[in-house]
Amino acid sequence: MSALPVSPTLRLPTDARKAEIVAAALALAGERSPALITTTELAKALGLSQGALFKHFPSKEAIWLGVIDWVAENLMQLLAAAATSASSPVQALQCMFDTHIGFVLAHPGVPRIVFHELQQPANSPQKQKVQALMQGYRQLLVELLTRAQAEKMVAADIDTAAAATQFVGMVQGLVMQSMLGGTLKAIRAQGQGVFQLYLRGIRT
Amino acid sequence: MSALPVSPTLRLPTDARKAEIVAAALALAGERSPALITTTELAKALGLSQGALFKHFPSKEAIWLGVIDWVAENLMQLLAAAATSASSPVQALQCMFDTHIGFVLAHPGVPRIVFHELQQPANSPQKQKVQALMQGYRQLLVELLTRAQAEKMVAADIDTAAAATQFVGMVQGLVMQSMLGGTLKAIRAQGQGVFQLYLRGIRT
DNA sequence: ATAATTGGTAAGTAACCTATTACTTACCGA
DNA sequence: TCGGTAAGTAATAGGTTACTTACCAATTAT
Repeated sequence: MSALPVSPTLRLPTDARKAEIVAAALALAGERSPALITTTELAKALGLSQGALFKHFPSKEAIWLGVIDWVAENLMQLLAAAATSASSPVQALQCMFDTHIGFVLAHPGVPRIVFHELQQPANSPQKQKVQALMQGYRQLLVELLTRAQAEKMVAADIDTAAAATQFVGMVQGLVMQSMLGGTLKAIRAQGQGVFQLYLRGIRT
Repeated sequence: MSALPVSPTLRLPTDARKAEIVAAALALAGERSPALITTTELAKALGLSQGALFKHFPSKEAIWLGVIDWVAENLMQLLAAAATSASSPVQALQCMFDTHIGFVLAHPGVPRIVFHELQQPANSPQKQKVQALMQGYRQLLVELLTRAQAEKMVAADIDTAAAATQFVGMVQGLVMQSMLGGTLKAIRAQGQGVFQLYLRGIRT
């Protein structure tokens, strides 16, 4: 008698499988460092053979590029929505802050991947994609800050570029300090106090 | 005829050699990611054979632990000096800020190592050492902020813990955004504007 | 129906990396 | 002076990893 295949490993069209692989990689990055995630582990998480990954991606690096693409698209869309949803520019800033933190909590692999890609040499495609994401982010912020200045809710003598840098840095710093503690959960509680300080710094 | 040894590889007592190895590892981390630095590369940078490293350290991990020790000791000493050198607590904060940024510029491997160790699982010895460093840092900040409140230079209703978190996050965010750009050099120019915003946020 | 293509497996393979081993040579104290 | 130890080398064991190849089954197109 032959052993029945417990799970017959259903075939998927490459687009669907690619999305699955990207999602699994992002999920694994929530636990281990991306540098230590092997193609074997990734395949096992998907219930596939290791070689099957290379039917859909030409290299391991290409998988991580796919993950960055996914993150950039989804995060930017959420951020753009947050920026336009609120009634006042200052409320919109608060909304972007909450959205960013919510995204990181929902996908704890994201900071690990960013830390990992940050190590890459100067103009690797990975780094360029993260750079582009950051530029879009900053632009949203500068627009909101400028509008807030026009509406006299933010002091006119504030350097909007510096204020954007501090905004992004605030989130990044919160994430780093939470990761040091072991869990990202602490970020929500800390976040509110820090954001209030930020507002104090820019308000009229 | 026998080939003369070009550099006869002078012997060093283990303490001196350990210091050399740690310094070389830190220097290499200024260019590549620590995760990709092999014992062979490290040994070559020192003009030693790969196996010689293990006469002084029991494992590769122990070398990175040594690097973290070096960073923690030297940075904390500089920060503590900065905290006490200035005449007013607010000036002391500025001094700590400049010191931290100066340290990172002098040792560009430091952020790479921190990013790398941050990826480690919860209670690895590496992470604990970075945690201890961060705790000492925060304590210095909270003391300064509390003194500044007593001297009415910082608003009494400020949450000093949040202000300390934002201070550290500010530096970490600046470093991340500079590393994204490829060089850390940009950090000096950006730093001033961001620190002024920080002061606005906490001042009376 | 049947041929072509696509997504899957299993078993390599070449490259590499940490750590050890067996051995050598410099240095230092009795 | 000389013996023991500390610091070095070269070679290699042992293990892991990304990627390839040969083959097969399922889907799709003609």
